[in-house]
Amino acid sequence: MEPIDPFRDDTIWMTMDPTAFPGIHNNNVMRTVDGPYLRIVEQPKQRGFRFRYGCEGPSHGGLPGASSEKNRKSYPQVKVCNYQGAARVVVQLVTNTAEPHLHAHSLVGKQCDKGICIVELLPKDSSISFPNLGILHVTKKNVSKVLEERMIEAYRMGYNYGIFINPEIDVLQGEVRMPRELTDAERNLISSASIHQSKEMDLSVVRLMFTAFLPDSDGGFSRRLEPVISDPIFDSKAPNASNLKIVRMDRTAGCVTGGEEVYLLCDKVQKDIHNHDDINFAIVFKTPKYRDQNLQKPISVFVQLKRKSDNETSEPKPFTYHPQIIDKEEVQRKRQKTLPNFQDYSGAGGGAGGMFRGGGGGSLKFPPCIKGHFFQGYQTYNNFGSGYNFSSGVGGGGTTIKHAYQEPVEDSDEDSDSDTDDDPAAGGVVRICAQPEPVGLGVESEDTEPTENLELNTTGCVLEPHLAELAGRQAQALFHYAVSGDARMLLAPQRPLMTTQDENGDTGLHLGVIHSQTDAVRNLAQVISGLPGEDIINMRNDLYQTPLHLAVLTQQKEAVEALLEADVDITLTDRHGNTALHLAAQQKEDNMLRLLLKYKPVVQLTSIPNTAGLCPLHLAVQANGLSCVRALLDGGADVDVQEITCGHTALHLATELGNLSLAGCLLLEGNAYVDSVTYNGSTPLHVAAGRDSTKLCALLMAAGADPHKENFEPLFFKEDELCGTCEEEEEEEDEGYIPGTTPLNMATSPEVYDILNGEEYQLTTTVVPPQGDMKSLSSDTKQELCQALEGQTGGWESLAHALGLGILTSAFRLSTCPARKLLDSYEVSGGTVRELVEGLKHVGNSSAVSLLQAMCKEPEAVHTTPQLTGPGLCKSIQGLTLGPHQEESGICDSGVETSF
DNA sequence: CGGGAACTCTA
DNA sequence: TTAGAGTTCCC
Repeated sequence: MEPIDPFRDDTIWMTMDPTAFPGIHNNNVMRTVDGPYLRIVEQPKQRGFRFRYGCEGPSHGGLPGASSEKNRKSYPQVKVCNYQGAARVVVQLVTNTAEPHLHAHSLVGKQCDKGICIVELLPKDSSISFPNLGILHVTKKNVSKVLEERMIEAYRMGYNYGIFINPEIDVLQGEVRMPRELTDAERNLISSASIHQSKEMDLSVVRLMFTAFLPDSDGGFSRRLEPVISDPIFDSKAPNASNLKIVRMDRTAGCVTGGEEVYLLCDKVQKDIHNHDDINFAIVFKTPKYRDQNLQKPISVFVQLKRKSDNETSEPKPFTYHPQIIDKEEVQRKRQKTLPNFQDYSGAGGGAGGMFRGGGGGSLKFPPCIKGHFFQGYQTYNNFGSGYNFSSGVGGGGTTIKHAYQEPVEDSDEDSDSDTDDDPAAGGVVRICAQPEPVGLGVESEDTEPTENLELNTTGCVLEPHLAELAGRQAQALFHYAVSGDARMLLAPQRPLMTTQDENGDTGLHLGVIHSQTDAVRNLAQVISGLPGEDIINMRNDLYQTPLHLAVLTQQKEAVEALLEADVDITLTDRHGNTALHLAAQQKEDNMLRLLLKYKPVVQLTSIPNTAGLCPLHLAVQANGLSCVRALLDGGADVDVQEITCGHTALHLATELGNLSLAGCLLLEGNAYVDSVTYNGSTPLHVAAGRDSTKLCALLMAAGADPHKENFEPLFFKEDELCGTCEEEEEEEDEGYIPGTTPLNMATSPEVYDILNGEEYQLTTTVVPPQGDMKSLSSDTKQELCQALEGQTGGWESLAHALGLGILTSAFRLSTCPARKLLDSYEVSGGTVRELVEGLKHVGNSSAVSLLQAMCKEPEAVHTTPQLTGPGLCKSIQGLTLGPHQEESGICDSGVETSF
């Protein structure tokens, strides 16, 4: 016995549930492998092949193999295993049904006749490929006629094994030496079978059935092997040939109030373009209002594409509706709330802990109110209705409940959709989801009935009022315990109480944090972390906030520490997908961030995106938090991490925001990769050039950015009718090659253009006139000053400190002439001779002092143009020139050339 | 080959 | 009757 070949298609299928894979027929069961058997070596390509009508004539190319490629074509192929010798292989088209039937379509091509293909396998070969199979599409009115002929022929020739015609016919599957003649009874059976089967036949899909016949002792091919059936082949011309698939959504969460635009990128697996089996469609729609505007906690729903014609649906993608409350306000509100009197409720028992809120478990009334339009390439389609419906359902109790959906709205022209899309609630397009009325609930099974009843409750909430109050009081009672005494002693046995949540889902621990009761928090955290079982310390409130989130939001260092010590789960996210680290990254101060980052495991969170696709570093950049950016970089965050939606790095974002200091910080301190690319192939320099920012361009160029880097935006269109004049430029390009756009292409102003061409950016002349008068010193004087400084041990270093440039000493030290470097930096930073003299006096370098006083008689006279630079630039350049914490130094000017 | 016009069917 | 979906045919 040979070992079983794990790659045999039929051995693998053994483990599958055939009902779960409708395309797989139970023929494909494992068989013993010691005799000869037929095996499909290469499956046919399932999509992208078009069935042809007779009137279209022959020669439209053969059915390709699954792995066929443009330059390396392959074809369906079968192999007779465990056998050497001649064989005959018969290929028939069968239906894609559990019980395969003969298909009315015909196989056409080289060795095809009467709709089937018969090939002789030469004794020297063991496998055989079918390079020229066409599928002839029977016309609808001929289906039963053709099918009947096909059945008769199959029966005559003994090729009716494995295809189900009629039980009485099917038993007559013997080996056939000579074509069988049919009795009238048999003809009648076949006739009615063909009429019956033709009614059910799906003309847009077929499978290939291969049957091999080995020669018997008389040389006739009568030893039939078990047939094998291929994967289904879908007619690419059939209107429903496309796969519905949501490839990407630009957002996966939104507010219950709806009206937020969502872009869906959809696969349409139908055509074969450049070896990719897909075309991307974009569908834009606005989220409908959720039926319950008072939603208390996030609820998960699903987005899916649904095609009206055949009810085909895509895989559902999750989407989260969250309540419309702002965190800060919420905390504020809770703080203001008066606390109940503990004594009143202390005896209220603790049995009923847990979640009372049950609205989320039910099904969803998702108003059928989607409208939108398609893009494909540059065309806009408004015939939303002709293609897809948008639908949604929600998982509840293990079943997905789908809804009946309103007919899609169709716009009369593409300009009108802005009016109609705008405000669902206000006139015009009212049918966009204004009604709380559930429409056509497709609730099928009886077990959803209780949920149904609950849903009739207009608040969507199954919480019984008095129970809610009770729960709230328990949580607060616990909080009181914790505040007023040593919770460790009191609370250990009170486990149910600990899990109790108030009407906002807050536990006692949440409340402790909200009310800044650090000791209570510490006590509770200690108790709770000591308890086995339930994860009380990580319990989320209705906003999905853990106590840690609240502690970070309210900037309570001690509470955060206490919680971290109690080993909370730092990976938990709030309803926006933010971990506590994300929240800390958005704060003005970096202390929360640094505190969190001290805990090693937290560092891993730095590359986790929230639901908006942003990592902590991106959030810090967006919040213009230089100190937070530094904290993250110091903490080991990946400076080049990309956000999810477009692939921007922090440097892209900083550039986009025009934030020179952040960009400088990322480059200089974070050592960010200057030419990182977005999904679009754009570098930060593309962004800077696009927004016409001289400073950012100069910065990025100085950091080594490539001004010739092409992104994926075509620079022009080939048949450019819009612009007849600009063709000659790229005339000599290769056929079909369209270059991408470079930063240089994007430059609009001459300044930016020059900078990108490598011209020095003259900060001092164009933007930052020197404040100081160091320029008045001759180079000889400077030279002598340097010598005076070098002569004194530690001279220049002390001076650097005296001049507020101490932070740069280590950088200067790298230079061959640190003193010179110091003086240069001091000059460009706007230092004055007078202050230099003061500094020299301070460090006691009398020779240098006298030197300066001798050489420079009238320091006051040389006053420079005091057109001060804007504070933004000033600050940004600081970011470039100096290391962290230079804010204190008060230095404020350029020095760009020293930094790169 | 693939696009699409023309024709047919059906709700 | 008609629009849209599906089918067939033409280039």
